[in-house]
Amino acid sequence: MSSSFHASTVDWLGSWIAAGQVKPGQTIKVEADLGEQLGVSRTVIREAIKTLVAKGMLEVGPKVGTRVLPVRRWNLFDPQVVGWLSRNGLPENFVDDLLDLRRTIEPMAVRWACERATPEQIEAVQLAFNALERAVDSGIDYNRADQAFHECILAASHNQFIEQMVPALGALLAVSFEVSAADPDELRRTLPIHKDMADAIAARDSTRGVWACMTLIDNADLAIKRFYPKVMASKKAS
Amino acid sequence: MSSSFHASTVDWLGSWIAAGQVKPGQTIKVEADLGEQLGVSRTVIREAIKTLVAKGMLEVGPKVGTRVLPVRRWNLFDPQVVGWLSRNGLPENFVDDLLDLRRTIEPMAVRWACERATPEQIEAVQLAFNALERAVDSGIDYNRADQAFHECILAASHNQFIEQMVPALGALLAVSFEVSAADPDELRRTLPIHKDMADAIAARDSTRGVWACMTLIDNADLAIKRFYPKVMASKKAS
DNA sequence: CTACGCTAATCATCATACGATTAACAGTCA
DNA sequence: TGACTGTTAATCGTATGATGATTAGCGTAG
Repeated sequence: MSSSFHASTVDWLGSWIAAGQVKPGQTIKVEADLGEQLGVSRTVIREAIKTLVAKGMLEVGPKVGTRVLPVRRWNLFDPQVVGWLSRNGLPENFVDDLLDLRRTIEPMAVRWACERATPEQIEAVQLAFNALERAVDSGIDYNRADQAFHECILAASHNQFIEQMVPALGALLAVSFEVSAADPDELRRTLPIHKDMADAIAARDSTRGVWACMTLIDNADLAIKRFYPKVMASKKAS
Repeated sequence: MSSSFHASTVDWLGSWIAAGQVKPGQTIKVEADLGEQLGVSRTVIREAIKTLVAKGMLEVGPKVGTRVLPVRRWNLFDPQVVGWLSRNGLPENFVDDLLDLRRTIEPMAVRWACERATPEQIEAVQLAFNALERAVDSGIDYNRADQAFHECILAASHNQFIEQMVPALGALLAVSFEVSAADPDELRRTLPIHKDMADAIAARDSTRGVWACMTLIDNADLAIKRFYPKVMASKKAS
């Protein structure tokens, strides 16, 4: 229900900017006008702007107004920022960079998970896999279950920086689900590979774990590279 | 000069929290009291708090007050957050995680830099190396020059997520400078390896580049693992 | 053409008031 | 007793209006 005026204003402004309604370098409306437009006081607007400044999306100054910063300056690991970006379909170069990042990070995370996972975390990975297995038919739940599965593996790596990447990598998984949703058998086909990864962690077999991880990434890469431009194009049309 | 009340309040609060003056889970003073203590209005305090909430360090709620979140929730790639943390000496597990991250990220970044660097970026790397060479004797400039050198390599990798890691990896370089400053010959000794890395990028020789990078990391790792506990201990004493 | 100072636009800060939410407590009823 | 429910007070949330501070942009003088 009722999130605060502050929260909704931040959200509105954030996705408005992420959607590219104002280009980097341009300034948004003055505080008073914005407040009037959204039906909230200048106080709320100012606090919302402070929030977005803290996330690197805006920059303010007297006389100059409130300016949108280039995407390079945004905190791309911030969950909200990632959320706003993916809401409108990730920009293509964003997806490419994420693919590279995932290729670098995730196999290493699996290796560390094999070495360092606690018994509870191994159990959690197994449970997450079971959920994934159940979700494979029910369509919409699959994406959530897939993200949860990968998230608990990243958590098992015991590296706080890896954990910070969860939202960003999650956005990539969402894309990868979106593009392979056209072909539901794909999900069933990758299920054994997921299981392999989970079992490898339980067995602390990092070689097998890394192999499974890289196989999954290869699959996703291929699917995304083949279909993503099409998805983007169809989104533009709607 | 005079930065704004907002900026100084954010900075004061941020480093106060990062220094562990209030533990995660505890609440800070109520807005009105904090304002009185710092000699600013409640408006300024509230906007500062909003900034820290946006960075994941705080959580607020009516009646419950303003609570410090566990470090795991902080935006560890945020330049300010990293700054506040390193101001008080990075926690040991933080350094360990950064070492792992660097081992994973930087060699790959060098590889990409070899493949993708523009002529301007290759030039920039060379210039940064020259600056490093000049700074090796002048002590205090060395750290800055070293960070600039590594930063422009990371930038040459053409991956926006890698670029977001610059502040965090920079903090590690600062630590690594701190511990090897006891032994100034070390700096001169690693200079040729830096040069090797720069030249490899110019020659687009990723094998040699990655090798140089890993050698540098090995050196830094060793120095940090040997000396960091001592540095921490001596800081505590002061 | 340059340098300097003016002006107006915009944000920064403050003080105050009242509304909204909710944790904690107290009281009620089975 | 123990669980439920209503009350209350602490704290944040929002609004308003006034005044101060900063500076981009322009106009003017040298």
